[in-house]
Amino acid sequence: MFALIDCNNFYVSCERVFNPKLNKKPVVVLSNNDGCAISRSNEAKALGIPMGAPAFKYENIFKENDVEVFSSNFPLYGDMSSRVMNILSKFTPNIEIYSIDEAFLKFEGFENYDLESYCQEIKHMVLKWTGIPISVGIASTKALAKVANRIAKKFPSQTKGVYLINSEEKRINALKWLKIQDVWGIGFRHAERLKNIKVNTAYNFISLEDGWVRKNMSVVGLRLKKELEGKSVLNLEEHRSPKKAIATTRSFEGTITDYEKIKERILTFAVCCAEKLRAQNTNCNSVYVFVRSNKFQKNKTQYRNGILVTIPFSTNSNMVIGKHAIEGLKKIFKKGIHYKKAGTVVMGLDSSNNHQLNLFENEDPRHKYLMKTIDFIQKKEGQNKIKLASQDLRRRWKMKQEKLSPNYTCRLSEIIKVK
DNA sequence: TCTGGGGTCCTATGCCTT
DNA sequence: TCTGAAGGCATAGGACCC
Repeated sequence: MFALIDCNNFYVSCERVFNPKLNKKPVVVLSNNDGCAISRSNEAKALGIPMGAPAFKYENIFKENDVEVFSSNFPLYGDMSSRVMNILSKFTPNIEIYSIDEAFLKFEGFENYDLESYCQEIKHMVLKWTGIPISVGIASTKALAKVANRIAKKFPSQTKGVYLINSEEKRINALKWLKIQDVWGIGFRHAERLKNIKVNTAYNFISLEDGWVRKNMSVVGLRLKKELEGKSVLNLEEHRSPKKAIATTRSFEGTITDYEKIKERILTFAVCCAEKLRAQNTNCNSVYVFVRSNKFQKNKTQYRNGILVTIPFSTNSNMVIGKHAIEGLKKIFKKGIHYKKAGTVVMGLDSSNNHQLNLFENEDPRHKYLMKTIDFIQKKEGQNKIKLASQDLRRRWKMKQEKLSPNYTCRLSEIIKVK
């Protein structure tokens, strides 16, 4: 059996742990740049604030209803997440950390356990030790555990936050209840197509023919169908495979038309990717650069483009990755466009101790020592103390984070005070 | 004026080699 | 040397997740 543990309104719950006066009030956490709502308390959901609501459009609703609004504080959420995961791992040896607020547990050899009450125990323990409320769905496959979790969350008074699908009747009823757009693995596009052919629930979906699903939704769709039918095909992925790409992308505060300004941003993104590479001891052998205009400004010329630049050797040097990124930018930059977003993605990752050497062209060995020194100084003196000459040396563009809460658990100077 | 960021997997396509 | 078939590989794009 699989259990899916999901933290309720996770980011909001993290804020509430350290600020109990937020309980019972509408609370919203915004994305980077204070752009849109990415976590909402139940009270905020009840006000009709949808997921991804642009903050500027909902400003009035926030004000009129006394909504408590926060900028996202990822160091805090990451730390709270690892505390929760830590507790979960005490209840079964088989755990897959699926995302910052979700984990799959597998119960093998638990035949004599009453899983429902066992999971109630998990729930109480997590709440007691971290202050984070969770919901638990239990079923024979991962996709069905997701369905069960949704029921647990939707009907807290009946389920007490834990729901178990352990009979055909329960499975069928659950699938008949679940709207097609709410099925795990069915996104906006597929949901629209399916609704067009009168497939409105998960139950309608499993009534389709395998061949149709395979043809129109690829093996991914077919796997999902099997899972919902109760045949387990998705296994627990306990050991996360190493990352295949690392990205640094940002939307700008306004729009940028000037090449030099975009170049400076791209260079900074590239350096940021290089730092992330070094932090996890890997190299890359290519860098993808992309730029795009504001997709919401329909009256302006729309343009989006990206290019993959291959680096002839494996590297994690600021200068090398930066140089290749700029080469790519030169090829895709178009004059007269109001750019809104850009980014770099490093790809072709391998361990920096064990990388392929190139017969003709290799990295200047001095870079390795230089990068080590830079990282050392950054760590000691703080980020952004050392920059490449072509990065903007005076001004520092910064993310908009006007409503940031303290890093209660991960910065000593911001630790919570008890009076 | 103001609409996030960071990932994964799958498939189609086109080129190259055998 | 040419030709067609088949497989490998890189790339781009679409779809999904949180």
